[in-house]
Amino acid sequence: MSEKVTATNLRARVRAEMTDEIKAVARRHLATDGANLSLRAVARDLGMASSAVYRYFASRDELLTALIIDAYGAVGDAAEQAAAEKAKPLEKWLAIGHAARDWALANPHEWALIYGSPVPGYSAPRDTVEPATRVMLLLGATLAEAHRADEVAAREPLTGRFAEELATVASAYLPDLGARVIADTIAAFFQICGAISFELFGQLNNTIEEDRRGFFDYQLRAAASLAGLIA
Amino acid sequence: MSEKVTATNLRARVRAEMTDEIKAVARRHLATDGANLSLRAVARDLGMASSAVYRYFASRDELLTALIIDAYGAVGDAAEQAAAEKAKPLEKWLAIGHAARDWALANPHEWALIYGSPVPGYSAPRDTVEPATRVMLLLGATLAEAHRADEVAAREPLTGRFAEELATVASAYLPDLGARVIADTIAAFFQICGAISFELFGQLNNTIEEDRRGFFDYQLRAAASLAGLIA
DNA sequence: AAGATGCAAGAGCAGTGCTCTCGTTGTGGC
DNA sequence: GCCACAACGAGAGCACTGCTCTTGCATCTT
Repeated sequence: MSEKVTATNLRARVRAEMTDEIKAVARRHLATDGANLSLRAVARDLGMASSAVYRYFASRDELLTALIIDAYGAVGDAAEQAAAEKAKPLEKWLAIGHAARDWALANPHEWALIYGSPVPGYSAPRDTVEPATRVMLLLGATLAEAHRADEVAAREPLTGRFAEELATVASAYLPDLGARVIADTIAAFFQICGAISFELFGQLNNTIEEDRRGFFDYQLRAAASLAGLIA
Repeated sequence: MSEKVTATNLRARVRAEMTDEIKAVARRHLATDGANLSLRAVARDLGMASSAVYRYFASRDELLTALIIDAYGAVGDAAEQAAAEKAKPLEKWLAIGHAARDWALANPHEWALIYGSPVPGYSAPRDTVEPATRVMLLLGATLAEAHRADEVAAREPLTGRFAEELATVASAYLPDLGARVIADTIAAFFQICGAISFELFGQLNNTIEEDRRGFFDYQLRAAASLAGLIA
């Protein structure tokens, strides 16, 4: 209670700093060792005993979870800022995609952490599901914006059981728009992230070496036209 | 030399059997522990010393590589057989996609092993690049087949530096067809595998629960129409 | 001032990948 | 048939891991 009013609140501050420092070093290790970074190694880098780290993170998985959440936030921020700089829906769409790809190329291991195969022990705590959807929500928002501005090509309605499931989701989030927006958003998100991951994981080696950005742009526009965004 | 003619050749045979048995147990462990399976644990399951396993696989990574190659072979076989049962290009296309998804759902950890983020130590030895491309080649073959049968919608030609890079690849593999087939094949492969991975890794939770197959089919047809395959 | 609480360090446990050595056993050449 | 050789299995051992527990110290609360 009264802690909050305490002038210094030193303990809480140094704790926050320490936490950040651990995460920073862990992120550095992530870049070299990938997801199997060693908690003891980051403790060594920090000049502290490995047991001391457990005062800040209950387990190695919890440390990774913190890094995952931060990573989701970073891509989300990058994409959000890129979208904010554009006016037209298609421009936003392209900006979001390229921002995500640029971030992934700059932070490949962090991308692998969040969009690669889940860690074997696995958990995906509740804290991660909300930040995980930010990029997809951005895509959905621009698509919805285009719909409201009548900048979307006419399409035949969805059919099938999955369309009904999506309709219930749509009625909760976008009551004025239909299941199609949801379907196209998800599909486009899958396609875009898939394209980034495969490029990052080397599936493009010996095929496209120079203009990978151009090829990604091609796929991005394909996803856009698939979603009905007029070029 | 004369080994081959030897009647028994016992040693070579038990070696092959032992190798298969190790892989089988390792595959079982893969299903529970994921990519960080313990070599010692599989050795225990086999009732042998962990050091003995090193007579068959030089390292844990080499064991994983063997499993990866087998997994690529298994998806490739499934997709190939599914395609062979169909006549029309679009039917083959859909069959390949669903076969890959079905296999992934049946063997999630193996799918994660081959199409998830690469293991941190990473290597991707040369042995893996050829089997890795089988499914993509199947898609490309059906698309090429459709092109030759004039069952493909007209498209405006590709532009950009990446198109030139793809053109040189095309001239080596498909001299009668252009860069577009390659581009669409790769893009579709990325999209399909991305859709499978994201569904597998739980990104569809709380959105589509029942008719995921239907949603995948939707995406599969979207990829087909993107590639110009007439419905 | 005294007690409660947060924190760092060290020892220790069980487990890991991998190496080395040492007997044993199947194999091909003589 | 014998013998040298290579393949093989087992065990000990090294350096490392995640994690727990105990002990002493600094800090904050009352």
